[in-house]
Amino acid sequence: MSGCKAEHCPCGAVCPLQVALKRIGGKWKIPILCVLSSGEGIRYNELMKKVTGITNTMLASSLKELEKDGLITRVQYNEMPIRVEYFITEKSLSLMPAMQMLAQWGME
Amino acid sequence: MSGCKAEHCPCGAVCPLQVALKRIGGKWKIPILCVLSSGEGIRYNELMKKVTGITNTMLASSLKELEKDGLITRVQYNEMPIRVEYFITEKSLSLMPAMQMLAQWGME
DNA sequence: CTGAATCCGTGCCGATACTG
DNA sequence: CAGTATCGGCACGGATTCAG
Repeated sequence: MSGCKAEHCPCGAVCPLQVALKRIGGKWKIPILCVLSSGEGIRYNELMKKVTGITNTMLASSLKELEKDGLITRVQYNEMPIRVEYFITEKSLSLMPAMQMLAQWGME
Repeated sequence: MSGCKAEHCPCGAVCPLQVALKRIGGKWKIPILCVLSSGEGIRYNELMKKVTGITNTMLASSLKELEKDGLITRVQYNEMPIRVEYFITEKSLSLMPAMQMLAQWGME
């Protein structure tokens, strides 16, 4: 921890803390991961309902970034009408202990 | 975790994860806490140097919020010229394990 | 149903100047 | 030395509309 400066430490390496917080940062990513943390596949409009207050724009862009970072998986079933389900990944699940500790800390 | 929605869960309670991330959110709070995590008192202009890239405005406002949230302590020595030192608190130190885990996760 | 595209307001953050 | 005050840019996020 010591010596950590902004995104880059004086040694020139990227601070892993900042890297982590960038991946799950923003207003909606954690709420989305929380909803998916049950492990079940959840559809787009289900997420719209369960992540209270989120808009189309933010849900779509958040899902895209989360998938790009390997934190969720998108599965498309080519039925008619088209159906898509999102799943949480192992990488996200391995983050949960840290989130639990943070939440614990948030409760004082 | 499950059922967490934005800042408020459907049960009406505030999500402790969001509470935690709000306290240490923003661009500079974690870097500041990292520098202070050694436990030594550090002066204002020392922080300016050690937290690379931070401006007067952001350092002052970040310190004020961190103190308000009980994450740092401000100690003023009424010498001439005036001297101020900032210290990390127990509350911040209790956050470090979670930060360590997050950093670990950030390194994959 | 699952998004993409566009426009736009707000708030974070940076730069600069000033104060006790 | 240790901050405030003020202004402004820009990215994040919100609302609406459109598309496959």
